[in-house]
Amino acid sequence: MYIEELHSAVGKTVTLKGWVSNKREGKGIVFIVLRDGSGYCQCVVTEETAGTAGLENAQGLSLESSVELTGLVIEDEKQIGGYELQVSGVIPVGESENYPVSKKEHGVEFLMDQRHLWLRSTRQWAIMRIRNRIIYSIHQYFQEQGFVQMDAPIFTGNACEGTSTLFETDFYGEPAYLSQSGQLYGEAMAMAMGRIYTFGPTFRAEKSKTRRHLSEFWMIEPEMAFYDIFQNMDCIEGMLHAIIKDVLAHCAQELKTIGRDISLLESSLTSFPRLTYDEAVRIIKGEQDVNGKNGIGSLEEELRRVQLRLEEVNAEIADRETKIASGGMKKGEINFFQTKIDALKQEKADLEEDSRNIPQWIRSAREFEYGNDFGGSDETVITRLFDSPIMVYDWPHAVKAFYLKRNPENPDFARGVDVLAPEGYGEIVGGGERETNVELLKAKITEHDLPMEAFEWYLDLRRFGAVPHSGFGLGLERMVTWVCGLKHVRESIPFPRMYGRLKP
RNA sequence: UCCUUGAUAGCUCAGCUGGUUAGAGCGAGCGGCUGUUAACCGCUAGGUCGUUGGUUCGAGUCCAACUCAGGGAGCCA
Repeated sequence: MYIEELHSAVGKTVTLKGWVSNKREGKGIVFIVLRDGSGYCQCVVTEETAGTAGLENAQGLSLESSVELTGLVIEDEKQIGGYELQVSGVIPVGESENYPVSKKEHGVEFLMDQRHLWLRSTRQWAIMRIRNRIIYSIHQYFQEQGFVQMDAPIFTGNACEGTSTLFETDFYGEPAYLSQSGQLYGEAMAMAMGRIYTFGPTFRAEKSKTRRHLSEFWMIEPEMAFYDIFQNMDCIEGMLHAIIKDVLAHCAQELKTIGRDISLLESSLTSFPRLTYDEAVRIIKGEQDVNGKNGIGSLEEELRRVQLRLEEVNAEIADRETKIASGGMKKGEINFFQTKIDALKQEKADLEEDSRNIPQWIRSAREFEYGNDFGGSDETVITRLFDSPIMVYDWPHAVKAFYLKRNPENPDFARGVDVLAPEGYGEIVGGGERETNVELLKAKITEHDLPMEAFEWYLDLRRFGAVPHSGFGLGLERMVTWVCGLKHVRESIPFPRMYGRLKP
């Protein structure tokens, strides 16, 4: 029996198999919070119901040891999950001595070193379940519409965009690169199957140390024959709506566990504002307001809010420290105060980080030069003004990839589209309509200084029955990060690979 | 690559302008108490202050270099 099935077993005696996620002990009574992967359940062991041997076995259980518990299921609204097990039998399975991940706060580095164990904690459990739901939802969305899933190669001989740094490997004595995108192969397959999507790992050797970069991440790259950029945007919006709806419908408990404010997801179920690059630039530079809000103005407001809060936090820390130092407190009270102080110090560190970064962002938004690509701070400025993702399209063709189609009415612009998530999360999707003209493509390949012979097969797609087609790439981890409201992508994937992090 | 912040007990942190034997909470071990929700109370153990060099009568504290880590820029999903 799994914990998530307990609703059908009230009043019955069942056996749960899992791990001790928490334990509290009293005289003649032991409370075990058992987790089995499907959920959490408090199990109560007393001498009366479990006998002397059962109670002793329960007392001997340590944090994260494994156990089989048999008992009567009762309903109890106060408990996590809503049920409780009154245990009659305790069979210890595997010991666990000095489990390193405690219930107290830990630092990032320590938790990352313990990632194999950290995954067992409640918050990580919830995030991984939401990630799973998002993956399922993506497959369902495309499969139901008749898209064919395809696998693009991981070893590639050519750089797709040529700009990002690649991981080089030795392929039987020849240099090969780990794929940074399956798109070009996706285009070939779309000419065979009509509409396809890839779902696989991609690799970028960027030495980025920011909250939104990984060296290895999973990307979903649909490619559709006979779709223009506007149909492409419809497809992106449909997919994102499907994901959000599914997560809201199936992951209520998980969202609650991680404390996600779902109103920000619900507001994303409307159609996304579609802005041209020109409009977006005006908003970033503060020349155009959105619903009465100014991009730079709201950031300045945020900075003031941060500084105000910083003063409050400093005052509260000082106040609590003075109270502890003045004596006369019970140990429990000091403990409580100390915990509060620890939390406040963490908040203080974050606020100080913000107060260093925000002025930089304001300056960079003010000094934004028309014609450039958006940076992380520009995305922050603009997305804070909307309560749903936004789509920015028609980019200056000079700053975008070689394969993007030019706007037929204004060749200075390329038919690319970026989807920026709200709350400062930034780019989660990049895509566009593809160039179909062989000569324009060749010119771009030369201009980007890419090896022409490596792209001959790709040019064949234009020589033999070229059709208008479009596609996009969704970064799975960035999607998970936004949906869960995480501070960093590293929590969105089981074992993150990033600059400086290869283990465990 | 650049800017910025940091490294003190198993974990999270304090240690002011250099000064005798480096502190707290959690965790661990032992004892007590309790249908408990990060329970509580008492006791015990636990440290080459990231590394190397320098300044000084004296360095956890000041200086330099290096290593590692957090955040940001660039680049990107």
